[in-house]
Amino acid sequence: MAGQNASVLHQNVRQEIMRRVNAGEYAAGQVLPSAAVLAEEFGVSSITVKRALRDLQPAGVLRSVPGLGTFVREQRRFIRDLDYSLTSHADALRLGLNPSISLQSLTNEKIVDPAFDVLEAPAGLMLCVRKVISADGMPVMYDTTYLPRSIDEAIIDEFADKFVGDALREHGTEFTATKLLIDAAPASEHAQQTFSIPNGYPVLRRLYRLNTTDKAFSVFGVTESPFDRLACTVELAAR
Amino acid sequence: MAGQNASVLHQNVRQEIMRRVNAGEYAAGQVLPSAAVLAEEFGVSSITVKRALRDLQPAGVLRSVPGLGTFVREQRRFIRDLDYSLTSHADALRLGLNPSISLQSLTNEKIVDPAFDVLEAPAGLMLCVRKVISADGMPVMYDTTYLPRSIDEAIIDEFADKFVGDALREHGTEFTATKLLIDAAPASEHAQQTFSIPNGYPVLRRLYRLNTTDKAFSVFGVTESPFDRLACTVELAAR
DNA sequence: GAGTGGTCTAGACCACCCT
DNA sequence: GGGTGGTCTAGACCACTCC
Repeated sequence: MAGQNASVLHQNVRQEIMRRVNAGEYAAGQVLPSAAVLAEEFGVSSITVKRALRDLQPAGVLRSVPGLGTFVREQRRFIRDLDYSLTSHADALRLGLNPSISLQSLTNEKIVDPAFDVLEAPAGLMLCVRKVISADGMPVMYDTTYLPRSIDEAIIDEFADKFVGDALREHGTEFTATKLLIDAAPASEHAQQTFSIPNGYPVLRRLYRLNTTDKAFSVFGVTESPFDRLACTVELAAR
Repeated sequence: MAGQNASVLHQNVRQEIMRRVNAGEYAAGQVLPSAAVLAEEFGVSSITVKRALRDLQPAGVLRSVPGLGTFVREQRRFIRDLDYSLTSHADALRLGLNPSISLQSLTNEKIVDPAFDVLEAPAGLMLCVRKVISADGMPVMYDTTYLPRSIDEAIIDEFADKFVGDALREHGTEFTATKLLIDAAPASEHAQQTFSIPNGYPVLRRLYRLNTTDKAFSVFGVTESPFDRLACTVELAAR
């Protein structure tokens, strides 16, 4: 059709596709018509259609696989209570998550994200443990834990298949308090690879500081979860 | 230069620009060289540069203004404690926010977002109040409140410049408990317009259910905040 | 007018997948 | 081979801002 008013063809296409997804005309898990077909239908170039399809990927609506097609994402989200610190296997079980852990790397790094300032994270090198936590076989959280480098080697070996909290607890460390900072953010590169999500995909972050009876010993970390994989609930009593 | 291995020119450009921003070579608030200049420097087309610059906008790094240029975003984020329900002026003051409210619309709508299912929101038509809450003159939260339609007209008039909680409290409504669902999400269209953020921009959401002494009377709502404007902290005692 | 970013397009090439 | 999405490019046009 002719008569577009402004230079927003890709927006029109995007909104129409969005409408069809919401209306169920393109059902969850189904493949969309190809960009060429849609271009024909909308009377725009295929490039403009691709632009619209691409913009719907960071929104969690679509997912394109080169050579296969563009699909409507199936949403399945876990809800967990904020009270569970999620640093122990028991916590995870209690939520019915059937958790599994996959160790990604063990490195020495500084904490660079300024978001940690609120938690008063130290500036020096720390032991950095990166892992993926899955629930029912589906990756749900990407966890980066920072620990003092004074940690015993024997404990470090256990990080491969245990929650950091569990490993430390079994070696006599008592946790006294947890401080959390919850925010949203675009996915880090690690998270992008782990969850196969595009640049800019919103993730729910949970930066934590675990204090212990030893005031010089605190554990820091951050978990990232794609926004369509995890949400938190909290109950507050009346003031 | 020749010899690119893969079709990821725009990624290379994006990462290099990202590096320069992080390194302070492009300082916060400053304008970047024009796309044409950058294209010359990187040896790619200006379109590819524009693509890279565009992809850094949903990441909160850059901000382009047509006719003016592309700027490095200045980050300034408010941190608030989750315990404050933020439905009252007093709460906001306690955080030092110097809050102001701008009523956007009063409509009758159904709650359609499935994320409200967890809060067991009703299916019927409700009174929908949309407003923007600013802190120190900067918009921080976009709030959508859903109330039973049985509400007194006199109270509704007060929504224009008061927090919903305050208006109800002054008319004798006692709140008993709050249930929250916290998640991340791409910005809604309302939020996009309010905060001048692009499609897909990550926002921190806080869906709430306020119960009252009258079991049939509950207030529902959701606040959206751009990820670089607001974060929440929580303190948890040891288990 | 000159410069800016934003958009749309056609054309070309690539990597991938399935048959 | 023929389909898919992804990328890069040149060229053109637009709206906007500043001088």
